[in-house]
Amino acid sequence: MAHRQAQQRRPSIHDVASRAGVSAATVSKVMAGVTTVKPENAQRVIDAVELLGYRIDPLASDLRRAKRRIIGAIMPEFESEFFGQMVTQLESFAEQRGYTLVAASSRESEARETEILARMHDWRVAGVVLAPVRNEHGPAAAFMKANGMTGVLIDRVLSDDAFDTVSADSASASAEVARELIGKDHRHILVVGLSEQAATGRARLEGFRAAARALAPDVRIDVVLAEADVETLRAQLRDYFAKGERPTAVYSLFLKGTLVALSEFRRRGWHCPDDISLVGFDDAEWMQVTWPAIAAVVQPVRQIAGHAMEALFARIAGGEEPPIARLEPCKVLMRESVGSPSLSQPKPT
Amino acid sequence: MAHRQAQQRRPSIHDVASRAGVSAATVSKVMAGVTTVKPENAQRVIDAVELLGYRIDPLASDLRRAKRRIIGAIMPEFESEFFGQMVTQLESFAEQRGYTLVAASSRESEARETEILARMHDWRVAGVVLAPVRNEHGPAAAFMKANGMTGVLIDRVLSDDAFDTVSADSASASAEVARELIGKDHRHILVVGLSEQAATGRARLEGFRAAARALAPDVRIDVVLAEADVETLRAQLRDYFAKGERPTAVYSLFLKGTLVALSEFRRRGWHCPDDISLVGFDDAEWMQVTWPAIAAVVQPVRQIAGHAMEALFARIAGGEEPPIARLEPCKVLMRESVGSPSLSQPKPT
DNA sequence: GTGAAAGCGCTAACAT
DNA sequence: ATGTTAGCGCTTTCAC
Repeated sequence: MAHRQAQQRRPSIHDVASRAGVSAATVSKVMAGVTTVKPENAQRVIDAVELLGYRIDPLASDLRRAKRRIIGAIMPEFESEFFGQMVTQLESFAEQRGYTLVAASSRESEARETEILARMHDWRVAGVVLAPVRNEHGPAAAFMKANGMTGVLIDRVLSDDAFDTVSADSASASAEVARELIGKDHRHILVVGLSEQAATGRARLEGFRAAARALAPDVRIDVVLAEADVETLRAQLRDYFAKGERPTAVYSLFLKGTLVALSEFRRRGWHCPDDISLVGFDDAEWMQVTWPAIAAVVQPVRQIAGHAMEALFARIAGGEEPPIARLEPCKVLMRESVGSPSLSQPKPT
Repeated sequence: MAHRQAQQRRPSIHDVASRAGVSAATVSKVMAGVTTVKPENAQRVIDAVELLGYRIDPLASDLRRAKRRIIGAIMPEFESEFFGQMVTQLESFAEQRGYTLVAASSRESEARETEILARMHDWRVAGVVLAPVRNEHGPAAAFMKANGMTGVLIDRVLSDDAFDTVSADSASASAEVARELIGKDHRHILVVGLSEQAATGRARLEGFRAAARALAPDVRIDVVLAEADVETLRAQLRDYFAKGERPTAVYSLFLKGTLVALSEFRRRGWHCPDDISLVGFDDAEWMQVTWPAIAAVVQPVRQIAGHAMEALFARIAGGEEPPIARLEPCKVLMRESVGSPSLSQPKPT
């Protein structure tokens, strides 16, 4: 180990060069692992590097190389487990390839999303993994297109004509939820979600509806969708129950909806699964710890991140195939929050 | 708006200069807002910038300026609400000052923590906000010291002789929890946490213990601390209850401990607050939604982030005062998970 | 095998 | 008020 004091200026490649008695170009070659350097000189360089504690300045290096080894990641938020895990995974895949991940939060704002994207473009990132606030047809994707940026879209997307997309297979997972609920004799089910604008939300709803109706044509499916605002959803849900509606199960299409549903159940003194069943899209650590444990659709974060990065690096390497839309299979974890209405309560007529 | 196509090379300052018929230096001045440029030329520059869609390359700019407008943030994880909120806040404070935040996860590994720090040093970040895996005396802080980096330590720290520190006032919050529990007639309380190594863990435990004993000298406080591993804690907790121990309340010193406690209660069929009361350090969104809602100590994330950034920028600006250790007051939210043993169960002898 | 020279995109002195 | 020059720290021809 080199012993160095606190200091202002770090040793540059020239410092190493003069200590080793060679030119900066040679040092550069040694650092890059070029084999055509005379072993003796290489060793002198290595020693000088060690002695001075020299490390390449990645930014200066990238400046010269024209393509920067930085990947940008834009998430709608950092506060949820899902996106937290996503960033962790993306970071780790980026590092495996010698890139640095720079993550930013659009805080659910499309305006901010585009600003951040512009900043990433200024940074000349090699590529961007964008989890759009709404879907693939937002201003951010348009910006990327217009500026010839290379990127991959994830999460709230289904497919795009310019970029590869990777997301959870919402429709299949929802169909499986439908099979489970129908199989447990639920015939009046409420689906809650955000506005139908999001393509994935629609896929979840339709996947559920189609499967449920195929299995039980007599099933009644109510839908409460709110416009992009959780508090609105809460109000609408309250209204819905206030009208006397009494579904035997609720399927929430997104995490916060599950929280809202739970809290509305609580407000009314209903317990799962005896009074009502609950399944949510998106898992969270606490869901298996509460009583009852909450049934959930688990998104394959690692696979999404992995395939997104794979696709991105293929594009960075110059791949020119038409965009691919990937759907990763989810797991449906049936937990205690789902019961059978025939067992626990008088069947509603 | 400028209309540009997808393209390989973005316009550089020289492109703007030649279009505007001035030198690059003049363009640079206009971009920097220097007022000594002839208005007519300034306008020509502005027009050219608009036309070409020119934007400064921040990395090239920083390279020349010697000090980079990048702040590094190192968190132990991204998956929890707390650190997610922290990153969001830090990002926003950094942007307010024209800096970009580059966040990285040490994934609870001290080795990785130091590696990341070294990478941030390579990047010549202006400063680092470090939430250390263990505490202020780890290898990361030592690395920062040895390399003369400027930084601020947050979260799992109490004070340091080289860096400013900002964290939640664990001891006071725990004392308040003690007052609440003692006031509700709890006289046998179990405290669960991770190894006493973490200074903040110790502060939480001691703050609790001291306050509880001062109010009720006869109180029995059991402590189950595990060595940095949540599964170990689970096993120890299981053993503890298996021995027949029957505290009336549990105080968890950290979030995952609260989850573990809850799941162990479930395993034994105990419900809060009738069978046992529960308070946890660290709040989470789900805690107010489950039944019962879980009482929690809420950390002032925004204040911690804000003061950390304030301190950091003061140091970046050259402040040389001795390090300051800040403690931010928490809020204790008593929710339904806390009851009174005298009301709900035979008092244990 | 190696180094001199050029230059990535920018800014800061210093002339003018 | 402006342009010229000289780099920031690095990599990359391209002669030698």
